Amino acid sequence: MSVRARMRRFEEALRERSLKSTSQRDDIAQVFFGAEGHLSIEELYTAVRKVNPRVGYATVYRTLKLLKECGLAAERHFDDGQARYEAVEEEAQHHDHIICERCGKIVEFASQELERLQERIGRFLGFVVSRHRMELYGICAECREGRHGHPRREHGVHRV
Amino acid sequence: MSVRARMRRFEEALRERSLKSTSQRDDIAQVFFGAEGHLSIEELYTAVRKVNPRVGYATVYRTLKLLKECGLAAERHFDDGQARYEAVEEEAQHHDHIICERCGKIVEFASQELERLQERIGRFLGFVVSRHRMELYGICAECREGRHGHPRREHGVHRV
DNA sequence: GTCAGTGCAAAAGATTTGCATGCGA
DNA sequence: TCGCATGCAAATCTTTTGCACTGAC
Repeated sequence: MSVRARMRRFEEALRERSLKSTSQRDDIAQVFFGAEGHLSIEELYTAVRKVNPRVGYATVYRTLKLLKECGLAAERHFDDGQARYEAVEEEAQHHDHIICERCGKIVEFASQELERLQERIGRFLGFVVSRHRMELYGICAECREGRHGHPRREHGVHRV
Repeated sequence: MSVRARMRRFEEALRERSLKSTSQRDDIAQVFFGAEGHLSIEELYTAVRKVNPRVGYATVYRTLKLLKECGLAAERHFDDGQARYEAVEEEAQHHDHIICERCGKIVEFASQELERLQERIGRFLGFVVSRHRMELYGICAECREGRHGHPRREHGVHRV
């Protein structure tokens, strides 16, 4: 989905909720959708300030919470203590993450086999599973070959 | 491993590091090992104060950090914002968690199949995986049957 | 014009740290 | 005795909130 399409959906969501469209909300959403990746609040705040210095920290928090409620952003908690956000794709496909411990690259993947296995494990333990979270940590190929320092952004979900 | 055996290993670890054995460290470790489960700092602090009111919050943090460094405690970050700690078993076996979203019960499980699959996924994406984290969230059998409110502590790792 | 939205600063919650004092080795 | 360990409070860090002011509708 393009940035423009996401912006349209955002404006639409605002109208549905009778919320106002403001320059801050627009700028934050624009930068968020354009960034593609897993941004922390701080990173997003810094990026937004370059476009529009009249934006406060609190508004970034409030707008991300709003995007989350609209289903346009997903909140992730990795092991580094602060929340990160990613734009949600149209098909809203579930996926998991693998994270390079050297360069910080985050790659998304989806595994049908994993989904099935998780379902099976839950059932075995008497649970009805509603969601899960899975993260793999390791070293990526680039870093092992000494090419780290330039974390290549790998977009999209890899089906494995 | 018994509480007593864990305490012995703790005292041993202190000696190895030339650290002092104090009543606070002993009391905190004793309560921690005796509690069995996934304790937050707050829960541990409250429990320790009942035994020894001369213990400060900071010491609980410092002692848990120490236990972690000694390999006797593991830190977990679930989705509730604060860290939880669990005592590490002798065999130091890796396991994952399934959490009931209604009663908060946390059940540990280990799956060879899951380990293999994670290894395979990592390799496919060009990573050498060093660790992973996996949590399932859902509703447990007791809660579905309306028997919630008394989260039964299920100890030990379930092999699935 | 009205009231939701914003910026700022202060509050809140989790965790860490500085420092004077206490106590184990 | 000597210096690590502790308690306390203050400092950090991330996130939320109160409040007066601004601006979208």
